[in-house]
Amino acid sequence: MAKTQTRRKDTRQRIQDTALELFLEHGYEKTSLREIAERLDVTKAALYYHFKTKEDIVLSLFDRLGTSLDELIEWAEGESRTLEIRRALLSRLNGVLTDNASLFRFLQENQAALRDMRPASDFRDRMKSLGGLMADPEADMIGRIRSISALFTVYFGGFALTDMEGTMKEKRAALLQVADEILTAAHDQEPGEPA
Amino acid sequence: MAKTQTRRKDTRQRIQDTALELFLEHGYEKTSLREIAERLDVTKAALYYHFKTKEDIVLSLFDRLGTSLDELIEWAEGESRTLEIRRALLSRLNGVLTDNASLFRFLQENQAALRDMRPASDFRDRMKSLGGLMADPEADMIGRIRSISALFTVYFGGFALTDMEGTMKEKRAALLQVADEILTAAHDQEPGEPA
Amino acid sequence: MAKTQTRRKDTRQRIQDTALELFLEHGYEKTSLREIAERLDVTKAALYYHFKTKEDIVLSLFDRLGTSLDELIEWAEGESRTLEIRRALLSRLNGVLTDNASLFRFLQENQAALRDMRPASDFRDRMKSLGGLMADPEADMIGRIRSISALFTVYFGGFALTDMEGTMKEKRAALLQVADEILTAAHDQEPGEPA
Amino acid sequence: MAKTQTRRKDTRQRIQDTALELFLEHGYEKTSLREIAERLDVTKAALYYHFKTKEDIVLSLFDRLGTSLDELIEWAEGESRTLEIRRALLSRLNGVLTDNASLFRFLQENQAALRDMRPASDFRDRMKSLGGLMADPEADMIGRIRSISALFTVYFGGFALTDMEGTMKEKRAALLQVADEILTAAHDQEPGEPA
DNA sequence: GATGAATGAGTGTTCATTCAT
DNA sequence: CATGAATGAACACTCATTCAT
Repeated sequence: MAKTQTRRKDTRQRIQDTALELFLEHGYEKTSLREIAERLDVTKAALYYHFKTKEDIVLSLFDRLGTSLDELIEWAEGESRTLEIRRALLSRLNGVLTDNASLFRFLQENQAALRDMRPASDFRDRMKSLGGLMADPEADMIGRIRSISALFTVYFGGFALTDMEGTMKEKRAALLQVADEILTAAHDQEPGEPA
Repeated sequence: MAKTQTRRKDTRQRIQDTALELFLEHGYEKTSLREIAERLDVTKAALYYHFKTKEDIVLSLFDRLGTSLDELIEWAEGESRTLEIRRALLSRLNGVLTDNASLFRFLQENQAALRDMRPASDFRDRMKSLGGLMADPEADMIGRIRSISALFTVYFGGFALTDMEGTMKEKRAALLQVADEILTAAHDQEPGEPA
Repeated sequence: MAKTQTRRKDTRQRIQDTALELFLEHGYEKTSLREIAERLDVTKAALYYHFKTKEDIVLSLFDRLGTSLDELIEWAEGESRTLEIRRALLSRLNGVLTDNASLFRFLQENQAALRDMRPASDFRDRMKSLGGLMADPEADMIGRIRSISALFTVYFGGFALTDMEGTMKEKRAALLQVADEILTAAHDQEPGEPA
Repeated sequence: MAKTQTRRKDTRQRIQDTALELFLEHGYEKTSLREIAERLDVTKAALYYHFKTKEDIVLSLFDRLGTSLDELIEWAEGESRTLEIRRALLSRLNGVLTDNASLFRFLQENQAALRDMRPASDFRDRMKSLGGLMADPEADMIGRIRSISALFTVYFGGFALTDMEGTMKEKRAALLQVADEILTAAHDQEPGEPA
């Protein structure tokens, strides 16, 4: 006979899931703790047993993601900034984005609300790092913009492709290919000269 | 006879300016009408004389912008979808973005908060229209993604370039050039074949 | 025909009165804003129109009292510290205590709750000043304690006499007389020598 | 065989000590059980193993003190109300106050919070009894106030003398001497006649 | 054009307390 | 002896909004 689980073991995880779910549905500010609690069929006070504040729930959501990005940056910093490496970097970033798609969407759609919270500023720093690692250190403005554009293609592309036909896998692959073209152009041509 | 009104300019306009200012500082949800009123040194009730609701202030902010985008779309729909036209479309879009930079930033940073309001959904529709106008109707997935990528380079580039050296004008021009390259690549190559 | 006063003019004053009333009945911490609002038949939000915080209500209660004590201290500092003056000081203090009896009781009974608030610390400072003004600057320990004892007789006596028979006026006069004796003893005797 | 318990002393006792400590630091109402538990490095639930309620902790603190006061009263009731006895009564009260100084301070600073609890009302009754035992049954109002004043000198003096120079022992002795003077004055003079 | 006074519905948060394990 | 998980009731406070003047 299965446990009639009066006391759940995984409440913390369930709170995180439901919170993200609702944050995506209505936005961070418009999602109240009452709402989260009701959907979980627990009391608000139970949320406070597991998390110190509402903000704390958000912080916890970003814990794993932060680590993934840091590892990516750390890896890239250890490599020389060749075209190959930059391609690989984009590809890996693509992987992280795919794995944490909803978290990125949450971040993207709630920038103002999250601005003063750690995850947001950390994320800005990390994206800046990645931007730096993508760009040829000797590149001119056009060159640097190409790198950023490639990065953005991978990053924001994910949001835009939701209602294009095809599987996510295909679309992600296509994004990566276009980003790759942009980068490659930067190498084939005299820097800064239009084709 | 000149207006004898000592009244400080146009109060309605001042409310709009201050509201946008604060929305950008703290985000839409975290900006209260009390705050707006205090910064303007009027009472909250005065705001209600000029605008029916808080949401109404936002709507009014987007009035002009909506028209600009509609005109742009209307123009593009009247033209054939050649490379020239698409280049021109990007260039004009760039102009609109430059003229309404802070409004776009507000929209971008408060997507979740504005989601259920007219400006946001209208904007989504318009961007979708522009996306459609950019893409060769017979293009394959890669081709369509190239068009979108060019569009995104112009659109999101604006946000990313704030702390790159150079004048805004130079940077905007460079963005446009890169976007142009992406588009052109789509024409120079066998569609879908990497460079 | 009398105004059916839908909008009251004196709400601020009414809030202060009711708040003090309830603070005395149940103590500061156990009195909720809901309770105050209900007794006044207004909403909690109305309280917040008139006072920034719950603490602010308390602060406002002590405004007048603070001034009275400061004036008393200022007066005493301008005089030489003779027996006559000290007697007069006690008498005037007695007056202030009588006029603000309930406020003093509130302070006395809620010391812990008010400890971190301005009125309480200001009050401590003022009582210390009065203590200093009562004591002969050259007095020994016994002498200084006599002065303090006289002060306390007047101060705390008020609380203790509530259920002794006689009118408040008589009792207050008697307190003052005993305080006077204590002070006088300090002058009749060799300082520090028991009678 | 000695107790093998490694358990840190008596947990019940430690709870009492920590509770009183915190009650004095922040006041009764502002001290939460969470705070007490944290300072003791146990869980809140552990407190409930030792005490039925928060109030119960307070009650337990006053257990010993109540007995001491009752013994004092009982002794005094068995004696005739001579000056000698009253002097001795003050002296013994002084002893009890000294031994339980922090408990008295707690009571004094949290009157409103404790008002509806047994210790507070019991304490009021006992002080009233002591007041009665101090006063000459045939004394007039002035006479009775003198007795009370002597009592208060001993009682409240303790709180006021914290920041006077000298050892606590000296100061307590001086307080007692002044209280004695006040009492004696009541005997030397024609009752009710100023010196 | 604008204000002073107020409301109703909500918010995040804290607390003393309970109880199965 | 003690804990982990949870609750129900409350709390101070804020907000967008209304309306008579």
